[in-house]
Amino acid sequence: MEQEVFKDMLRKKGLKVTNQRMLVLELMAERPGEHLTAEEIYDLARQSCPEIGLATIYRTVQVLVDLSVIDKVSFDDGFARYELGGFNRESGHHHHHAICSRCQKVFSFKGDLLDTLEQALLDTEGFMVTDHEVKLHGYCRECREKMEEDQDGK
Amino acid sequence: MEQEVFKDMLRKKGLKVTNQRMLVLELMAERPGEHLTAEEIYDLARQSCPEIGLATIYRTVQVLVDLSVIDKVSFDDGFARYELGGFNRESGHHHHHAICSRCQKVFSFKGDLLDTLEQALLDTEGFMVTDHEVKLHGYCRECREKMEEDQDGK
DNA sequence: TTGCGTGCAAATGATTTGCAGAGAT
DNA sequence: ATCTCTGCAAATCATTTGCACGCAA
Repeated sequence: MEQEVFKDMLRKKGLKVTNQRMLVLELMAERPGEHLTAEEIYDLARQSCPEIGLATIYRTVQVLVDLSVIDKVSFDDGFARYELGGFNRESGHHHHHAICSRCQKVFSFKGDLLDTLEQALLDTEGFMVTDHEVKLHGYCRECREKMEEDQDGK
Repeated sequence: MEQEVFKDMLRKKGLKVTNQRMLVLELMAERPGEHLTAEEIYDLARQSCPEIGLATIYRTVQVLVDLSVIDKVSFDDGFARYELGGFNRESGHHHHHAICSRCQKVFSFKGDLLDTLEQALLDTEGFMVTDHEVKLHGYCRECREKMEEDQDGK
């Protein structure tokens, strides 16, 4: 059970197992692939724990990030966002995001296609890559279809 | 002369050519490859124009970004940063950044190695990429050497 | 018990905005 | 003359922090 693993991670770091921490973990675990803001997590958390404070959410996601349970990502809309396990144990890298410029929807996908680039960087510059972060901007299928319709409509 | 091109770009958009706008352009043009915060640009600008306001800097960089003269980038340290022409007219893409986790220095380089990835995304998901943003995290040569020394020292 | 964790409210700090005067066309 | 731009100060707003109490160990 995931919960026990998490409890051990907390204890191993000398941190306490609290209802709030378990609740936020649960919320995130129920929503793989989603990119939630602190405020969104706060709203979800209040449904089962109305007295929880926003500051606790901020402090808890920081703990979860430190434990590598969730990742902090930004799509430059003014909010930090958090997502479950973007980190792939096999590749040792985080997955990528494609953001639609029209509907702002985010598509996640894995990709080890930077390996050659990273090897070249080590060879030529001596820079050793430990992690990467890729954001693609463009238009998703749905929006491209809508944009064509708008074009035809004229 | 670059200056005239810029003036035409402003006029074409119905914007006015002001000393402040020319000054900020000049500062950025003198520093290719640097990633300046608004505050840093402000400090540089005040050297030749002490009465300039920080708000003007923010408004001016926005204009420059809109004209694609500079790019806004973030290295997640709490500041937006601006750099001259990260956009490559040939590839139609922005260049990439490698950030050292130890000294925070930023290394820029071009790379069209995402082309296959982007083609695959279009084929499988229907997502058409218009631009990409790649941030690599790791350790630069200098820091790696220092880290080895520290290791040896023990 | 002994602190760490929490909730609340206040503080922070980068960025934005309202407004009246200055400057560009 | 007209209307945008600028400088200043105040506002904004996500995130952080101080503090007293509550709860995990």
